[in-house]
Amino acid sequence: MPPEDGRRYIGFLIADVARMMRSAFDRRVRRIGLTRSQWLVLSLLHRRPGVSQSELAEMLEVERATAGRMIDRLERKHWLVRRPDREDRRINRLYLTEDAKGVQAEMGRIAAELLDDAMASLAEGEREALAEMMERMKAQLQSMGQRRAALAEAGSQPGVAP
Amino acid sequence: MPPEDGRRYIGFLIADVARMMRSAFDRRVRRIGLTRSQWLVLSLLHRRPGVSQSELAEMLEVERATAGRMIDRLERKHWLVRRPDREDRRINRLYLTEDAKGVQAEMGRIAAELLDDAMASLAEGEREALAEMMERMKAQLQSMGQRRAALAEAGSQPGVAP
DNA sequence: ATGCAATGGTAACCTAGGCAACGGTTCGCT
DNA sequence: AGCGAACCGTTGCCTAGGTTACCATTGCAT
Repeated sequence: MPPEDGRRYIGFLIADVARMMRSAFDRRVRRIGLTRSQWLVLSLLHRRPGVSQSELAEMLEVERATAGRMIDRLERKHWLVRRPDREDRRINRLYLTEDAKGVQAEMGRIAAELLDDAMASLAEGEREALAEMMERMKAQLQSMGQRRAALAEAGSQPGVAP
Repeated sequence: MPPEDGRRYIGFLIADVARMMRSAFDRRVRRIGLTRSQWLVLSLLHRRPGVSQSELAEMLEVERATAGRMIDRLERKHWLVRRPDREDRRINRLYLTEDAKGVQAEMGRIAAELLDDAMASLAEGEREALAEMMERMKAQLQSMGQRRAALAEAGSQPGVAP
């Protein structure tokens, strides 16, 4: 195998594993009436209650308009509420309802079970090593993204004209 | 960190890394006029020329209808051709055009470069260990999927009714 | 204080994917 | 031979996300 293909091979593997975990999870949570974007929102809001719509959009990597519509749907289902910020009237802050907290707990159980199954063939030490390597890759990818953003910023700076 | 959260944490890590790689790749290939579903098709067809539309749909995990429309668009761009199978007139077999092969080669270069960057902080031995662990996880996930499919099959068998 | 750019959220339009139904073709069974 | 099941690809309908333009609100600079 030529070295270039070796690197691409790892790329495919990571993508495949992530995709398979995601679709297995999708299938399992569908039984409790959740779609992918919905459980993403619920999971995020559980970790960060009170985020604004824009913050949520950014963290989920979707457009603000898209996030707004996702929130509409979840609010209609009474799984979250919009509450106006006290100091800035432009901002809606988002909170899970009690209903959603139950659903969220069930999701957590399903996720843990799925990961246990998926990592059944990894020893404890291997899991730690895997997590540690993935952390390094994530940090690296983050720094790449930031560098790119910084360059874009700088690139638009010198030109003074609109 | 409670053990259940530890497992979920790895899940998030894998998902994050895969997502970040995917979006970084999206951003880079967009310059050569490719969207995600398009480069997925091109990449697949490069490895497996002559697949049928249904096979492609299954490998990409989309519906046959969706695959058909993706193929329509790529055919209009002259990046692939449908050719009827000689023995089975239901089947269209798919082949990349010369145009597409150039694009595919450029894609490969971009992918290898991106992975090099993303794995910059991993030693050679670590990369191999990572690949090997991901292979085991993928195999495990595959067997889980198959078992599920087999059970569904068996479950629908006993019933004789329509 | 007062323009004025930046920010938060929304509405309108377009594209893309899932789902269900359909016509055409092949295969298996009798 | 022929009849029904299974399979391949397409079409129409619905939902969801991206893009753009817009309004309201805020913060800043003068």
